[in-house]
Amino acid sequence: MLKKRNVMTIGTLAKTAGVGVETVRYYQRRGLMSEPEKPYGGIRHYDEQALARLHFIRASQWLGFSLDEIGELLTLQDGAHCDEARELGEQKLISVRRKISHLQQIEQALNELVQKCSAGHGDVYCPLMASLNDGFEDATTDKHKVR
Amino acid sequence: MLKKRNVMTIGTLAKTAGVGVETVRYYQRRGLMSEPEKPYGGIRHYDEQALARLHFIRASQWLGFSLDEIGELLTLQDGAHCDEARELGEQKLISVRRKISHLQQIEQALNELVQKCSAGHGDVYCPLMASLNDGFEDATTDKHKVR
DNA sequence: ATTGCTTCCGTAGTGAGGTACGGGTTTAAG
DNA sequence: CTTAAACCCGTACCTCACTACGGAAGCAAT
Repeated sequence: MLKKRNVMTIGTLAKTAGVGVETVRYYQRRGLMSEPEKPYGGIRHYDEQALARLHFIRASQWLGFSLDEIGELLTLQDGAHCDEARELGEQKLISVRRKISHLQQIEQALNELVQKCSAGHGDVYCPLMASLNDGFEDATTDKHKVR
Repeated sequence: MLKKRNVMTIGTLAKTAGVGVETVRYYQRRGLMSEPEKPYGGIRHYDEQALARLHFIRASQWLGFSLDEIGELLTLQDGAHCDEARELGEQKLISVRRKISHLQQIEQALNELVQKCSAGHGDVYCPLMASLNDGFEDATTDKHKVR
């Protein structure tokens, strides 16, 4: 695994960043990473800039950004587009908070149902099943798409 | 729209339950709903049992169950399989709680970054971008798959 | 020189939960 | 009787982020 001055093959790069080779190639196709020109008949080499780019992508993904959004973020990298970046961050924060409160509603409802099932009952019926059969009129009355 | 004694066509059924016709047919293909035999040369009719089934599915989906899991739940509908149902509910509750705490970590990290950006800075650099460029060493050090 | 692991490249498949299409019947209304 | 809407059916397509496949060619070690 020769690694002269941080010059890597795609395999080494991928392993170092903890992603698959195919994933790197996929990011290239998506335009998230540039493909280095190949040196006369063969194998491309990557430096730590490429590695940093991968870290950027994974970090952004961890925060919930989609690959399209990450592409947008990347255009803001050079220069002082802090306002735009912050705006994207705020949007994402809003959507994360929405997801959290949605899940908290579910958590509450599910917890109630499970509790009711755990409390001894006549074994003739199941409170959880009964609620589901009733279309779950409970707790949350909002009709909205599941997806 | 003749509706003699709650007998519906697939279109009426779908509209009543708030789903698409194609969705009903998809659930049939998935085995979540039975297809009523068609009366000599044509159009099937559905009763409120079918409607209840759709409500069951949507309610379960709202609670975070996948269609496969819903299939499993449906096998527990008849009889006193309350223990199994509760078990599934508990598993789902655990996964919902995991998702919540994951999102809360994200919420916190994102909030910090956005705050830092909002606090006036020299405009020479963007704290949010800087963090992403560093691969976001911050807040959460756990390396795990994003998907 | 041969084995055996990478790399290169394009294309196709995965999973979840649907949605859309196209071509053929039926049925309800006018 | 004709037309428009609704139904039947199979198959293909969608999103998202990958993952796999297959064949050719390179490169490192034995």
